[in-house]
Amino acid sequence: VTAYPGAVQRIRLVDVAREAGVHPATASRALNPATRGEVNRNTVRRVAQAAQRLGYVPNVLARGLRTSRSSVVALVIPDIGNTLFAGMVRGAARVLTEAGFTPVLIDTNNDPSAERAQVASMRARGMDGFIVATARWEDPLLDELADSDLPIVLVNRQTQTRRLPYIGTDDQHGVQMCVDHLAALGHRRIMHLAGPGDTSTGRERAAAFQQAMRAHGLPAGASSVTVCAAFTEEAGFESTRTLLSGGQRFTAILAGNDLLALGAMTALRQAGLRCPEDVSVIGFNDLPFMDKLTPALTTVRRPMGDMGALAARALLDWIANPATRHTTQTLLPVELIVRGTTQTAAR
Amino acid sequence: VTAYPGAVQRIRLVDVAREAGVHPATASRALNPATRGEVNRNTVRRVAQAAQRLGYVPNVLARGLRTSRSSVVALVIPDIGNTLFAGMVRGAARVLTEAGFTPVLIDTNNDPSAERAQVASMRARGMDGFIVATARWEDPLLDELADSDLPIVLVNRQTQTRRLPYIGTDDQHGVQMCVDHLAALGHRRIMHLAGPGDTSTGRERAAAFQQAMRAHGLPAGASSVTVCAAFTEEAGFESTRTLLSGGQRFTAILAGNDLLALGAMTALRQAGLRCPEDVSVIGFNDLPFMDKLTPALTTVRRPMGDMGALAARALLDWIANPATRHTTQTLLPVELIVRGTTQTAAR
DNA sequence: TTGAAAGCGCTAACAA
DNA sequence: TTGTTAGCGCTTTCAA
Repeated sequence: VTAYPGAVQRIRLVDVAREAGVHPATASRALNPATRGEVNRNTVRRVAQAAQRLGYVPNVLARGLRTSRSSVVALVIPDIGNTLFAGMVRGAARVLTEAGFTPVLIDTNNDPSAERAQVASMRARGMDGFIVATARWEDPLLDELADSDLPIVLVNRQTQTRRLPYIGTDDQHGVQMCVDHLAALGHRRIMHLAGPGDTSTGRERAAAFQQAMRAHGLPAGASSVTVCAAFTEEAGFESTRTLLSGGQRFTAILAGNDLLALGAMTALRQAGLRCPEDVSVIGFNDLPFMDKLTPALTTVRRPMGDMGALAARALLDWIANPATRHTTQTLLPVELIVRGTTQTAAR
Repeated sequence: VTAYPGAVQRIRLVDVAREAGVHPATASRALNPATRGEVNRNTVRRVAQAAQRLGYVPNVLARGLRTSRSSVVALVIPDIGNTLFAGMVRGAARVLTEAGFTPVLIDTNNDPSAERAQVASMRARGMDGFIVATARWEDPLLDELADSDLPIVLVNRQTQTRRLPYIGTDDQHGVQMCVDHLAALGHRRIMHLAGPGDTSTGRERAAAFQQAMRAHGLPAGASSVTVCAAFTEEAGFESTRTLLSGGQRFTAILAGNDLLALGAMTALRQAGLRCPEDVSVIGFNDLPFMDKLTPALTTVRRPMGDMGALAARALLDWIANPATRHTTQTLLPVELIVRGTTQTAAR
């Protein structure tokens, strides 16, 4: 009855207990850091040695069934192919693994309905918590989940209701540095290509842009902000083309992210405008290879790996202390990386 | 219907059975597609309705403990931050999720010892199988695992022993197209920056290079192949600098991957050589943004998403049919993308 | 400090 | 076709 085909493991707690000459319950207590104190020091040592000698690895399924904890955490990502999120996943996975947790990957492909289905299925799998990078500004799913006491940490994107802990970056300061930089170069007519309005990153950068422009006494009306359909190159291209064909006059573009900036640069080139001589461009995120473009992209660097790592720590903290309220909002500092796409304003 | 407060789940199989007026075992059989045939059609319907009404979601841990199957698959990746692997993960995750499997992410950070520890821990978690992108040419861990009958599929990289199923790309053909292309442009002295010798991708592209060169009657001796320490920009930079300072004369570089190519281009620039006027350069993989460089990189495009998806299918096939032998080697076609870094040979 | 016993929720052999 | 029974391997009362 012991050996069933495809057995995951062979050494069980009973085996360790027998080897150490104790009852399985005692072995369990000796091996569990939380209950180790209740066991005689000598016994602990004997059990530990036996476990070591036999190469015992606990069956996490059995433990999970008993404790209703799985030590598994789900990472909900809109698109793992996007290097932005890949860096975040990396940081989170490292911290989780080191803490003995297993990171499960959910790639929602930017589809909210797929997301709902997958999150439900992950709940059934007994996830101990979720790290969510897909938050929308209005997000019914996350509002529901916030009502349960399931540990969830948002990363990169925030919801309007702010009911869950959030790890992001100080984008307002990032945007402000961009506007300061452009203003110092003599730019006055600056356009903002905003990310979509259903993301906090889109909305907050746009708001920060208008605020920073006003602080410089520069025009910050509705006509200076174009909301793009998505955070993609295509959207940046289309929006910029519309701007240009609408006869808008400007000497600089502050894009909501690097991809929008890339699209904008293509549109400018097609319109016969040079970057940075005719129009300066700034991106956001500093994706890999942005320094390799010609001209290299001026952009705001965000510590994606750190964000992921911090989100993982916040989640582990929640899991370890379920009783306390968890709603901390953490913003990491960003850095303006000045490269070749910005220069003194054309007159 | 979906919302169960707090706990991961509350409706158990017993509840469904009671609601349907049958024994739990019968409910189990009725709900399991594999055993449904043994149950009266009417009973099946009653049970299904009860399950639906109660919002029953099976406890996967309990099932896994009993069946020693978890429907979880581990993806072993050297570095999820590398877009190359991100694409692969994406393809695999999609297929696995659609099949009701959960993809767990293991980022080994290119560290074999970390890999061994993590794989062991994943085995304890009862993974149903592994998709491994970290294979080394000589890989004791994988040889061990090949002896167990744990389902494992290799992707992107192969081991020398070829004992496990493998999904890769036809890199030999890719390299041949590169050499053909360069030869047609009049290049005769072509250097190959090979990837590290402990990877199949490094070795096989190097071998293919020498073979293709000979087929063209071009020099293919040891001095025309430089083995780089890693698949990184830095390694490509260093190797190219060494080549140049060693007085090697060449008009083209075929790099083992895009990063090596990027490093090579930096070294050329620093040495006062222009690309492509003085030296043509070709990469491998066609990472995102390689088309945005100036000049844009000529490279070989590999269908990473398809590779991941195919690997997932092969693994699911193995899991579904454990008895049959699984050692299929599948190579997907590649495509030469000619851009700006290659042109007629300088004389 | 240790042992005995129960049971987490499920499935599979066996019996009816 | 359905029910009975017995665990999967672990943790955790409770008792000693």
